[in-house]
Amino acid sequence: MTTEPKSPTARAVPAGPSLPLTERQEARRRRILQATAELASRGGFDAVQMREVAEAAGVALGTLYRYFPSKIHLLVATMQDQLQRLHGTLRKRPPTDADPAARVAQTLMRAFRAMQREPHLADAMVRALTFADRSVSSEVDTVSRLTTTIILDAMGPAGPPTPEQLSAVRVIEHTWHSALITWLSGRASIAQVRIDIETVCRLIRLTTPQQA
Amino acid sequence: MTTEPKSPTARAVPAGPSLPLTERQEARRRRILQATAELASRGGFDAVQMREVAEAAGVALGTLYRYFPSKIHLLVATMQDQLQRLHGTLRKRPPTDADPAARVAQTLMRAFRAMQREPHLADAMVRALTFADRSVSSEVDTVSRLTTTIILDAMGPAGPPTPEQLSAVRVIEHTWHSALITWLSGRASIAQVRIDIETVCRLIRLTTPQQA
DNA sequence: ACCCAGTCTGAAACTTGTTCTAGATTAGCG
DNA sequence: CGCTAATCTAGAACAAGTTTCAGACTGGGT
Repeated sequence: MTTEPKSPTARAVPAGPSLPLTERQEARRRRILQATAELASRGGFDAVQMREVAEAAGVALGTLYRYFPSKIHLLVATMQDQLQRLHGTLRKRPPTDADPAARVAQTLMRAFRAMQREPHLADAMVRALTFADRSVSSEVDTVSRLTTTIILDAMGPAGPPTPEQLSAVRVIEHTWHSALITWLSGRASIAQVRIDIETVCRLIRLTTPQQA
Repeated sequence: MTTEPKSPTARAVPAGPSLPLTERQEARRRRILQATAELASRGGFDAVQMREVAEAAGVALGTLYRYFPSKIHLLVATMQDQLQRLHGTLRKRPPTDADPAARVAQTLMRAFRAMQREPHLADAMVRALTFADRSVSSEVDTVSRLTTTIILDAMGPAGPPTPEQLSAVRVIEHTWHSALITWLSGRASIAQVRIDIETVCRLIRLTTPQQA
């Protein structure tokens, strides 16, 4: 049920660059994402109400659902959007430390600071990401791949990462998401999140014994 | 808003052992948790519908809400219940390996196999756990402490764990939760979850250099 | 046995995510 | 330009979590 398109006749507007959206459609999509980010910044997950998003974006409710088939899809797409932005910023000023593990920790802490600037937005995006079920798995996967790319970029210019390194990166991602959640739900302090990130980043050192 | 009790006059039935529930109340609570587990086992998070839980438990909807102020509270309490059960089982047959890291990995894999037996139930509980907001933080914290205890138990009879070890345990918990989610949402295989668990458990070796 | 406060019940109401429908608008095409 | 299919809009309708309320019930103290 959840993995199939709901109707064989009505095709949804795809999120990827598959179908060439018209200019108006591209603009609509962008308005929707912007309205979502604004509402989320104000009041977090609960403040993103589909009717309000539609109204703020100047779009009918049905249209909103055509572009994003659920609130979760919408917020995951928002996260994708924001991550892309972050990735751009990071590219311009990459971390400086000599140690790959430290560079990754530095990068994640930079992302964490970005989240601290908009905690409500972070709340909405992260909650959606972890609450997503199979029907959103491809979109969540895209976000995950983006995150992986960011971490690998921070690790350094090394060629193809070893399977061991990929495992370490996955674990780092797990920790990153989960630590973020404990912070957002008020069960961990900012300091604790930093410690957790630094702790898990030690795993990288375990996988790069050929240190120069 | 979310952190305050809604009314100063009406006190809710507490989850902890604070107020001595009458026998009938204890029985009600148990019926509710059992009905929840059964519905969850059948169809996961979505199949746990408050009206159905109430009916299956032979309790009015309002009563259900008096015992558990939200669906999330209900499912987190269910997780607490199940974890307690697991803890009991683990106590009886502790892991055998000589290496603490391996013992922890073994323990988590045992818990993971339990989840594989009831994937829908696991889905409902884990989704609730990660979706929970501040209004549930104390209950989520209880679950977290229980999990920590289980991991520390597996690490061995060592006395007070060092702060470093506690960090490692927190990171292991993060990985455990997040890996579970990726498995439940179909984005990671069972094998991958095992690898992630084994990878993160190496952190324990980093914190116990005084190996005998 | 009687009474009070707190609890439970049944049912309706409200909120917000989601679906559906009928008609207006738009885009692409001959 | 005029046609056709796809898209968009406004609004109703539906589903499930949550709240509320009036009345019945229970337990403990007198």
